[in-house]
Amino acid sequence: MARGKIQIKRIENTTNRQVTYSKRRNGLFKKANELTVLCDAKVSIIMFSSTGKLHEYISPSAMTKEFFDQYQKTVGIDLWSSHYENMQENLKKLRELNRNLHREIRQRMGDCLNDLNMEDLKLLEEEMEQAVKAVRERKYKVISSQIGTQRKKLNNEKEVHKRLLHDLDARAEDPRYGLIDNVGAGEYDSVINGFSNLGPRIFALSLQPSHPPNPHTHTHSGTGSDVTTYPLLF
Amino acid sequence: MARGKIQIKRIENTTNRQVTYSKRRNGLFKKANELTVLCDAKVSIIMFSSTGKLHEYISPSAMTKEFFDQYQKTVGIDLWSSHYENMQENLKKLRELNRNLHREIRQRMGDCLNDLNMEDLKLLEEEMEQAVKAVRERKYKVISSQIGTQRKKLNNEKEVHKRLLHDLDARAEDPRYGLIDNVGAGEYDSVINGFSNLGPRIFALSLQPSHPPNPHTHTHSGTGSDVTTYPLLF
DNA sequence: AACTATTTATAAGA
DNA sequence: TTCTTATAAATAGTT
Repeated sequence: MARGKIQIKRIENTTNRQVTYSKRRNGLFKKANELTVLCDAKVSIIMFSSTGKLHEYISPSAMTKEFFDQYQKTVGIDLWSSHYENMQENLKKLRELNRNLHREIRQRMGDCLNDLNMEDLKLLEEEMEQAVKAVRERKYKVISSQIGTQRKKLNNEKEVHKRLLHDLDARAEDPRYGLIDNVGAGEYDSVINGFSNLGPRIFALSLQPSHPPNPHTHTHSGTGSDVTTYPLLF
Repeated sequence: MARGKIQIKRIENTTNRQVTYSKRRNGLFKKANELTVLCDAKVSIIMFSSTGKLHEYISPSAMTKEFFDQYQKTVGIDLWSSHYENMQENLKKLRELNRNLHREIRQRMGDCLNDLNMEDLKLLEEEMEQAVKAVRERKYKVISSQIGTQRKKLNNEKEVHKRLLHDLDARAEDPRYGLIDNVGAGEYDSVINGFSNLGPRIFALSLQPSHPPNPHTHTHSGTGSDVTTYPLLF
């Protein structure tokens, strides 16, 4: 606007563009400030240069948060306030739900029963007895399944054992292996027998600690204490 | 800036102020647009007049939402975004917590036991048996307390009854009431006797439906179905 | 909203 | 970046 008129179109020379950006930015902010003072208005200017640098002007009378609030209130189509309120609503519901779930668990653990009347108590007792029954059944099912697996394993081992013995006998009759066979057979047999004797005991022990299916679940790690160690958000 | 210099201070004349606001607003927006085009910048201007009217300029390259995102990202001190992220974090935690609580309840109800291994099942069974015991104890406590209350009530009634009879006898001996006394006494006595006979039966019936303490709790309304009717937010 | 005298903004150069 | 300055643009007061 001086020393020659210019076309309003992108300045291609980078340096020139940045200089102009700087100058005009100051001009814009000055005008904005004048407007603020003269007309008692609230003005917010936020701008990014082509290089991504941020500059802003906020009129003294417009603190950012309330300004945005007023903006959203006026525009109606809140930028995210609907989202925000949704979230808050969700949070509230979840908290309430959590409270209830938590109380229910406690009741099912035998605590906090004072809030329940006779009818509730009766229902709860019936339900829990049903549930205990279900748990017990499930337990037996798991046990019997594990027993079945173990039995199969055992049979398999026996089969292998038998075959090995058979092979050994065959080799014993073969004169090529005659010399060392007796020693070897004796050693092997004692090992097998030792194993066979330990078999049932190993089986009995391994019932408890080994459960290959579902290694990822650890809900009931310590006498139900996991319930109380949940961070209480309500 | 024309036809005389002006002081940059609030224009007191309302009409003048609004005219100036309008003119200068257009000027500002025009400058902003020029800046946008010339310097390839993103500009957002939001302003409220002294009368509360909103006007805004958003440069074509700056859509509002992403613009704010960039703004918040650059400023660092997010106006709300920290709060927002907090909320999201909270929501996530609550959802996770809810999932766990929900699963635990289902397990305590005898469902979803497939995820549990033997050890878990054993612990759960023990816990639940303890809990059932607690529930049962609580139930008996409530029952006996109700029985006690009823017994007191009954004794009270008997006391009243006795006193009334006594009064009646006294009146019967009083010649002033002689004429109607016998009739009255007979009627009253039959009523009392009728009541006394009904007494135990009423007591037995009223055990179930009446429980004045804690009328606000209705956790177990229908065989535990309340658990599944919770809105599932996860 | 249009006019215009004047002020202000600023492009180009330093 | 800042200063200078010729000149374009904005606008206060008026119509």
